[in-house]
Amino acid sequence: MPELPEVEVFRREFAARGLGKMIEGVHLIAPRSLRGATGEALRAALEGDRFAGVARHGKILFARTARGPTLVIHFGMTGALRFCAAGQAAPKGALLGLTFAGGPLCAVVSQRRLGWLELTDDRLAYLRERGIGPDALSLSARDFAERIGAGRGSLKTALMDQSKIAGIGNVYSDEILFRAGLAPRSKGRDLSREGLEALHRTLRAVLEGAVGILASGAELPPDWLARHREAGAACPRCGRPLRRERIGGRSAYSCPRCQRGGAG
DNA sequence: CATCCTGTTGAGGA
DNA sequence: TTCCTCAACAGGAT
Repeated sequence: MPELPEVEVFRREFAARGLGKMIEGVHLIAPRSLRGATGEALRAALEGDRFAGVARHGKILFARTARGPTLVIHFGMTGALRFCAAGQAAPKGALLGLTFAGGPLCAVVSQRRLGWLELTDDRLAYLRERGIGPDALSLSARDFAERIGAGRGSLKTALMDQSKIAGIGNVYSDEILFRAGLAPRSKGRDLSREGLEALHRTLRAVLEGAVGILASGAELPPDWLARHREAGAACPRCGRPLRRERIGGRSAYSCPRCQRGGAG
């Protein structure tokens, strides 16, 4: 379930366990998941080098080698980063397995193979070329208001638009709007300046809170909407039935009673 | 057997 | 221009 908080946890684990060690083996298990490069090029870019840094932008992970090339990882809907003991077989659904000298096996897993891998020499150029917006946690309140405040479409869709803000998906967009008390179909341009500032604060609180919780190894608490995304579930705040509706082709969960803001 | 799904992309239309 | 829906991508859960 990788949105910004999950990918940030992957980044931290990669930073702790994947940096500075010689990359001994590069096993491209799902060749079709590598875009714009051949398996040989991937091996040439990584093997024998070491990772010198790892960055996250939105839901994308960038692992930079000391020599320069950067491995770009998109996790798709069900992807994850897994570190296994050396010598262990790559987990089921692995796209790529990396073995480090004297260290663990790092596997990029995407069970439904909706994740993918790329190589780039320039992370910022990569983001620019693809039109990815600023990361949700490095966005100023002013920038947030400019990008969201004029929107004529639903707030939920706007929050999930990676060209506006990078990192938020279906689950956390619902969570942010729930915490903000805004209906998912309400529109950015119907919010006041204060409303936009409050929504931005809520966005930060939800994402930073989730990172802290997930990084500690815990799951999101039961008073989060994310724990109740299923038919017949009750609102964790007021106990009334949650609403499920289709917005932008995705299932949106909300509480009709607690989320009456935004004229939605 | 049918339906649903946390992401992304492109087509087509209002 | 902007925004919407749909289909496709693949495989597993229900």
